[in-house]
Amino acid sequence: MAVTMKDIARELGLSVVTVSKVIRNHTDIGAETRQRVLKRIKELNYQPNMAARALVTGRTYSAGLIVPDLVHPFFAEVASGLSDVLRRKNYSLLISSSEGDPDLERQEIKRLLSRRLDALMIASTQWTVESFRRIEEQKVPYVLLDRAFLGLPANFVGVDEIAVGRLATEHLISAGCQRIAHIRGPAASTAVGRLEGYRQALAHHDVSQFRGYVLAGRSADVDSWSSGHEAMKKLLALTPRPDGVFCYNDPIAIGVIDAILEAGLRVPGDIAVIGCGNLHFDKSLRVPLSSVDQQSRAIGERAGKLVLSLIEAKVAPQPKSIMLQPSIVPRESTRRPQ
Amino acid sequence: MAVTMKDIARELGLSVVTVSKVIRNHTDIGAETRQRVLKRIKELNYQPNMAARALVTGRTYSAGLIVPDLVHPFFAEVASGLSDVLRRKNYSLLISSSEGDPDLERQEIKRLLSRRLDALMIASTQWTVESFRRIEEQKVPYVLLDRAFLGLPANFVGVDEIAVGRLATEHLISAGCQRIAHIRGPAASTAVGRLEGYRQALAHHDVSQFRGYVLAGRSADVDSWSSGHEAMKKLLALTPRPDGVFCYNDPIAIGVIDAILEAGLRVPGDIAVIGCGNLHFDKSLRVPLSSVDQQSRAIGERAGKLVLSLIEAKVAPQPKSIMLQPSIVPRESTRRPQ
DNA sequence: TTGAAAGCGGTACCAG
DNA sequence: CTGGTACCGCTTTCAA
Repeated sequence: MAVTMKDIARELGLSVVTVSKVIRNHTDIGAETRQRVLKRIKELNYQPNMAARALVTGRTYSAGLIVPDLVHPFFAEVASGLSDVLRRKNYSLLISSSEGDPDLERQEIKRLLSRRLDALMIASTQWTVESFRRIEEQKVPYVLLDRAFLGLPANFVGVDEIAVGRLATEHLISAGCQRIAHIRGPAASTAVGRLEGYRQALAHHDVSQFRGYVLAGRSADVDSWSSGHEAMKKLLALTPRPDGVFCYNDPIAIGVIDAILEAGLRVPGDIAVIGCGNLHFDKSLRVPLSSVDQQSRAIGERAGKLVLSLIEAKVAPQPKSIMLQPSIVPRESTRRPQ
Repeated sequence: MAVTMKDIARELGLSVVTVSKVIRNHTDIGAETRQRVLKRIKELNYQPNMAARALVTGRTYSAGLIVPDLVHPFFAEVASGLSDVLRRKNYSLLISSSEGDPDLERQEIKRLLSRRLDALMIASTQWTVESFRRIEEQKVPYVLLDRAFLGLPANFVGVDEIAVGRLATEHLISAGCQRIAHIRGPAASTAVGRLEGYRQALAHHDVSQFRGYVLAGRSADVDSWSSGHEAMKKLLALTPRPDGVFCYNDPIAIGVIDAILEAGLRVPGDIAVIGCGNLHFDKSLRVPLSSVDQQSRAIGERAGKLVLSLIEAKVAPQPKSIMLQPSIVPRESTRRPQ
């Protein structure tokens, strides 16, 4: 159907090999022949068949990305940064969503592996490392994004989650909060790290910890708003009531703020709130939301560069862990009189 | 490197053909042989090489999506709906971003074509239809998303843009607005349609049109906020001042609202604002934002189904245009005393 | 029910 | 400089 090298070779009275060499810029081709071939290629708008090339070279020039949720701005930005870096090196990106479902994720890994991608990047929702072993068996380089696994020496790019928790909590402390609650995320390394940072900060600054002050958001990637909303209603029923809340992410924080306002209390007057993610619209919310910036785009970019280097490397290098440093973006929701 | 059919065949003393047939569930295989093969496949965790299969069948079981901006929630949701539909049929999705740049978009189309994808979906930022001619030459089915081209009889899935403009404007009219401005988007069919709907509604309801009341947002996909913010400052300088603004999208509307509030005016008290896109956080904004819902996810799903049917069809069917109907989601930003 | 041969569209290697 | 030959991993066709 489409034009092939064979067509061009025949028309020009050359061999396929010669055409192939012109395409790949081999030096051992006569100047005139090269021009003739190039000319015909333009005219016919010939495009080499990547599937065929991949079959013999073993390289597909494409990479895979699996995320729990494409609509989540964090992952969208990671994907965007990644796509940007890969495009420049002529790589294509296959993206698939696991919908936060470990089984689906395993399926997607299988699917992508059977496409013989040059590399895989996964923001995993798994509990076990079994899937990753399988990837290793196939000798496909892979990079874990955002969520790390203890005891799995794999390439990783993400933000320093303990620092996230610490920064957020210290920010609340320095805003004068004394009773700081935390609505944590699901049992992934991100949530664990942020919780740990929260605890460290409280301990380090001698801030009391109250019973019931750490709640689990029902779900983190989907429907976070109602998760935060519900959790905050529980927190409001506690005695003493918190005067600061550190939320696992911004959508949760929005739900939290809405719950506080519905209860007739003020943000930050009665309760200060900080989220995580620094979403674009944070500054335009009912109460502009203080947040921890996770460098989403940078994560994608670094992951892209790492993956490219892994593909180039002939032998698998020592797994590398890239931790980006988060930063606080203070806004109205934590602006309290000192 | 990876396990191949040949390996399995050799180990089992069978031919590659037999193994291949088992994998594709051919009926003409002995029950016992089938079991043996299946067993070994599981044990070795064999995955067929899709590139090789594609080379002979001509079908890659993958589709491409090109959008101007992955981070834009509209496109993220389209991608998500699409990905969902395609996954169920064992298709993979290659996503690439054109960054709103027509040249980059053309490049991406070339790149994806050379991967021999089974279908392409494009939310285009082009001015000309040249690229699409090229796709047609290669006989790859394609679907235009969101943005249509006059005089290009291509498959299309999007929302009825004239209805979007009409609904939004009529909503402002019924909220009591008399001087309605419009901040339009870039020169794509979406913006043209919404503007047309806006004009139709004003004319139909005998609402006056003022000079300078239609402004172009500087850019629509990137940095919309500041675009809306700037445009609104210009509108505020006009006499008479608008009492209602219909914005091309929600981020613009957020910038608009911020500009109004900064000027010491109230929303909706002095000026009502409606956006377009119905983003998740609209209800949690400083002023909860009324918006037109574009059915982003449904667009992705319908496009996915359409594309699957195009792939199945042996002969290219008559191009089909699927127009989804938008709906108003009223919130605080247009709640005015009648 | 099974398999030998041919070929999909390229690339690698080596001879001329 | 140019090209014949083999082969990448799989499917298709057809004969045994």
